Amino acid sequence: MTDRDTRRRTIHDVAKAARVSISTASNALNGTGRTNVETRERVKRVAKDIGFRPNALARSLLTKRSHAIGMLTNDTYGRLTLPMAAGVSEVLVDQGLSVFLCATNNDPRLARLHLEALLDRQVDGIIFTATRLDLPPPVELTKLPVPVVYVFAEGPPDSISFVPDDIHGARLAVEHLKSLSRSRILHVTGPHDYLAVRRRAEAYRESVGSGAEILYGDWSEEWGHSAIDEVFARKGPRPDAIFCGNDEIARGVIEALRDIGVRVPEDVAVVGFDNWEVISKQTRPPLTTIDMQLKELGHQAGLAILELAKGEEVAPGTNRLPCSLVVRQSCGSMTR
Amino acid sequence: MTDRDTRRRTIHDVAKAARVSISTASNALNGTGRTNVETRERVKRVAKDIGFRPNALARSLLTKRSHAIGMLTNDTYGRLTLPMAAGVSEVLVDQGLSVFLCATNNDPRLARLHLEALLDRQVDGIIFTATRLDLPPPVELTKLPVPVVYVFAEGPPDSISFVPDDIHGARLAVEHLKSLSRSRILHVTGPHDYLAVRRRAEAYRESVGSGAEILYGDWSEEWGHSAIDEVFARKGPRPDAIFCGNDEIARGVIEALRDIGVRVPEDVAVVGFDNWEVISKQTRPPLTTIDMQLKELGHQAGLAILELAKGEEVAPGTNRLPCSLVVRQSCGSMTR
DNA sequence: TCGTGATGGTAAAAGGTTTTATCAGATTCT
DNA sequence: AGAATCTGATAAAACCTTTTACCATCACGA
Repeated sequence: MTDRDTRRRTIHDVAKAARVSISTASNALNGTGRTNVETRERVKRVAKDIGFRPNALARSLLTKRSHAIGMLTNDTYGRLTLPMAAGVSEVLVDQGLSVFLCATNNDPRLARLHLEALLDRQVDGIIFTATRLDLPPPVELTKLPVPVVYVFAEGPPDSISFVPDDIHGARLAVEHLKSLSRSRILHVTGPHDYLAVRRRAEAYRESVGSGAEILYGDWSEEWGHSAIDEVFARKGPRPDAIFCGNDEIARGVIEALRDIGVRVPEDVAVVGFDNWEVISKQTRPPLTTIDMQLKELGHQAGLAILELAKGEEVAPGTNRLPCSLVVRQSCGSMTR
Repeated sequence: MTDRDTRRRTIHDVAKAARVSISTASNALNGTGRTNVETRERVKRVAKDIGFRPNALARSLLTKRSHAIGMLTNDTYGRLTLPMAAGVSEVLVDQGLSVFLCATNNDPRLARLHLEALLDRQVDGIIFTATRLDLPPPVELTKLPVPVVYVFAEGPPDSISFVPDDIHGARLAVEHLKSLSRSRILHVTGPHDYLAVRRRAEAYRESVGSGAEILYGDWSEEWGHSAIDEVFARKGPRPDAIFCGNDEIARGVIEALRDIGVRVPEDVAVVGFDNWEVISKQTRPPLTTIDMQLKELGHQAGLAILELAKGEEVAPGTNRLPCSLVVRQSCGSMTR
């Protein structure tokens, strides 16, 4: 019993088994050149029979397209990066593109290391994603020999980026509250130095008009608690609705309200931001919130990089994708 | 002004610029073969000057090592997969290995697609990760031409896998509670059909001895609530400690206890499982919980696949990594 | 009969690197 | 002096595929 050859089958093997030349085998398999239909079928059948799969490395070396892209991410895979990565991968896998995931931890050394590895591997493009819009990448990404797309991050002028439309999201939240006849709407949000915070705050202010009040803090439940404690301790009119900068704050707000005996949604309606389901589905009552459509963001970025990799043009600029309102029970029914 | 060549520099360019043959250039850069120290330095300097970086595709094609591995994951990037992926990537990047991330969504078609792409790319190894231990991979992974390592998943006999030591984790939790003089310890956990649930339950039962009581449910806060409602509604002795199957259940438990006026940790101590910080840090009081060391799991898997990729042996079997206890405030002080 | 055009196939080059075998020259040994 | 050894460098093969240019063969019309 001879030990059978465990080597991967090459196109040589196909050619030999089908009694044709290597070039004919290649042509037949790829449908290029001129091949008789009969030989073409024979070659294909043989290839399948012996389990031939082309070596992607050799192919890429020649065609100068690696069919791989790199995804450079800023954080240790937060809740933001992952849905986006899933979205990217989802649209690319059927096109035969694979994704290198590179977590930089915002460390320039690591970022450079990853970037060089990606370029050495001749990736067809790079997607850079961050956890906030206004941080520069930890490594120089302009003047690269491959196209770059920014997601949840803004690149230099004339670059291609995809970000959620914070203004639209904030407006969505406020309009929803207004449509439920809430008139004294408070905004409890995150740190003022976040661009997204300022954008949302601005949209909120415009939409609410007079009587707008914004409390800046951090992204924690804790801050939601203390904001409520402060607001409900003072004299004067009280809000009948609160638009929160993210779901964690919203959760803190809801709990603080319950602690002081204010009913949600009867007395105060609450809207969150993020639709981070581990939080938004588990608050009592479940949280009505704004979804930034992160996966869709990933889809679009994937499609863009696909076009660019093919050598086609993509219009530069910042694409702001609409958010969506996820209605649960923290605002009461639409029909009250 | 002549438009300068934008092509990537090849070793040909280095050889020409340093006035040596290609082989000498290669030898000098890699420290192989016999080269005069002087020419070696010259070649290296020239290479750096003109910005030469070897084409990884060409190199891999020849050496049959792609320095890339695939990570096949079961879910749409849950909280479990990501820390592990970060751990894997962390130990590999400095070794020059890159990671393809493939989310299969537990869809066999997608899994096969990804797997074939990985093999075509000649990856040096594959890491399979799941979200629970007792689900078979969505695609056949035995008899692959590359080594496979399982993380948070158990492969077939004689495969190499890394999983958290649930028994150790559960024991850690119970021992902690016992050391704080808690004597009536209840276990509120997830669905009985999870292997991990049964393992932890068994360890809990052994450690507690007589008086053990286990309530199975699902993984939600909701279930935590209703478990408490049930237990505290009935007659008889009440628990002075609760060991929860995960942090979400623990959060539900803590809130339910507060709702009915039972103090945590004074009256009842609570321990969670997972150390999912968005929950465990934000409960009131912050949750003492078991950390499964997911990143460390990733580290170990990365190291294992690295060895295997080098062609070295790794002892087969299931490696159970110890968990760690993260003490916060839901059990009271050690020194009470 | 000869040229023309289509058809089906092939040899060889190319892609960028590593590695093996070989070679020329200098040095040492007998 | 001649042989043996050592040193430093190189040509060429190899990895596996795609693609270009070319070569037979055959049919057809002039």
